[in-house]
Amino acid sequence: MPNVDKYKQVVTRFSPNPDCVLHLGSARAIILSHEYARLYKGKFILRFEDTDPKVKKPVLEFYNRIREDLDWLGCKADEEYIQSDRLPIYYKYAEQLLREGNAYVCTCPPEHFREKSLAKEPCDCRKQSAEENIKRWQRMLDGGYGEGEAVVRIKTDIEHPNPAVRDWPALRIIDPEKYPHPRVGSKYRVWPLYNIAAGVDDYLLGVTHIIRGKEHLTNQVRQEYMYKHLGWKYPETIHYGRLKITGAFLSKSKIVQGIREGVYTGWDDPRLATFAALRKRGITPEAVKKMIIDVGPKTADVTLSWENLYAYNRKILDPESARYFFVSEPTKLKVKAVPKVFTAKLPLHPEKPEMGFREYNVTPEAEAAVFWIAKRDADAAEPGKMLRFMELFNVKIESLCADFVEAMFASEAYEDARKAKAKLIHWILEGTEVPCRVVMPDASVNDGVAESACKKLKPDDVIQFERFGFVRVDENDAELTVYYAHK
RNA sequence: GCUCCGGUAGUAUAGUCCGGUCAAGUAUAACGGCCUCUCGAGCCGUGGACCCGGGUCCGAAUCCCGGCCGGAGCACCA
Repeated sequence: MPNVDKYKQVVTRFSPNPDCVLHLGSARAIILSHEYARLYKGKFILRFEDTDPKVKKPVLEFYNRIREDLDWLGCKADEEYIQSDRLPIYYKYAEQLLREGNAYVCTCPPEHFREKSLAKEPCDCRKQSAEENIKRWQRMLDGGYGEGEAVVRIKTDIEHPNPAVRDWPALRIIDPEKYPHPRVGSKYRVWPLYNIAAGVDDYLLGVTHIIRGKEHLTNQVRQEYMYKHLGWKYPETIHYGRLKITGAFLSKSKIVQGIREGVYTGWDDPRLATFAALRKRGITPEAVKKMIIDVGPKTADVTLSWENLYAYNRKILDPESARYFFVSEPTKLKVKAVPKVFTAKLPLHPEKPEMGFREYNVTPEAEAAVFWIAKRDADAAEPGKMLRFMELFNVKIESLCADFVEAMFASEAYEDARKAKAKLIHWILEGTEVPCRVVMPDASVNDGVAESACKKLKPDDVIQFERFGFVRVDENDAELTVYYAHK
């Protein structure tokens, strides 16, 4: 990070608008800000930018959801500020700028100012005296102007090559009765805009390094004029490019719209790339973090693929996750002539016997022992072929019926199966199964049965269903509900 | 249209500031093999990239110019 030595303590911040939950698109700002703060033993600030009760109206529930998302990511803030608590502070600096002739209250209709500005000409309000500006400012505060009738502008360079920089607006009027703020109600009618609020706060809170999207590049240019007026030094900035993930959109408005229309089940719908959804699916915060750190802060846009995230996650999950059997689309397989009682001792993890085992007894039945196997395995079965029931025994397929497969006990030894190149399949003894529904990433549901050892699983456990994939336990009562993460 | 960014294998990233050691490293995905009582993991191997065109130079992914492509901003949004 640039110029770290220039500061006695590195201070970074993440400043979301609480108008939606957080998603992968914000991950760069959060994780890089947090990690750099930690790396340099600095401070990481969370600042809610909720100064638009009209167009980007904040919603109360999101303040907390954002805090939760940050905690989940392991990026807990050292300090927290909420801009809607700080209006008097912005007023104070607005007044100073007005008094010192570095800002003015503009009462031109927006279109009129636009025309003038595009022609590199100042509007009439620009040249009025500081006294007049203060008078107008009072009038803004007192309700003498209606919405859209007056705005405080910061003087920049009216001939700046980028028209967006010319005398930008800093505070505007929002009708407090029509658009009350969810936190402070109708207390204020003059609200600061992004550049004055963020600019003043970054200075006051001692932010040394701003890490934000490159869409803020011109905001830096704008704010630098204000900093100059105030005699402040602008912090170091890092502007990173947009992060996209193939197959998912990272647009707040689309997420909000989809939820309102009922397309999605909630903020944690598995189709979304919100942190809530990732959490529900068993994607670990460590995986997200590692990925974002590897991507780094470059200005070029990046398009990640889900596979990348899965690879990071698998690396974390694989050594830790217990293994269980899940039979998707269960089909019956009957095994005749089981000669004796067999006990299958299945390790919870193939490389870690210390994690323990689960055991099942299979006893000879008069007619046949009945198992559940996955439809996929049943479909692949051919009469005469051998199948290996993992850690149990080998069977020989005899016939395929409409709703079950008939087989004959063949042998016990694993080596037999190897020699015959038999397929290894997982199985569940009929009568011991627990119903299980797997919610897939596309929100479809895969119904099946899980082995009885799954009864003791608790919500948030992340396990691997062998030959199926990693899943996170969501609910476990009469029925087991899990969310699919990835293979 | 105007003002800024950026462009290395399928994806992401290292190298670019301070030209040579880069006939370009790494991860992941793909493919082949080994191992394994999971279609997971692990191990070994293979293929795969400097946007294009000029210029400077003994030498350019790296510097300069032009083009093409992509992105962002141009709000009384953040």
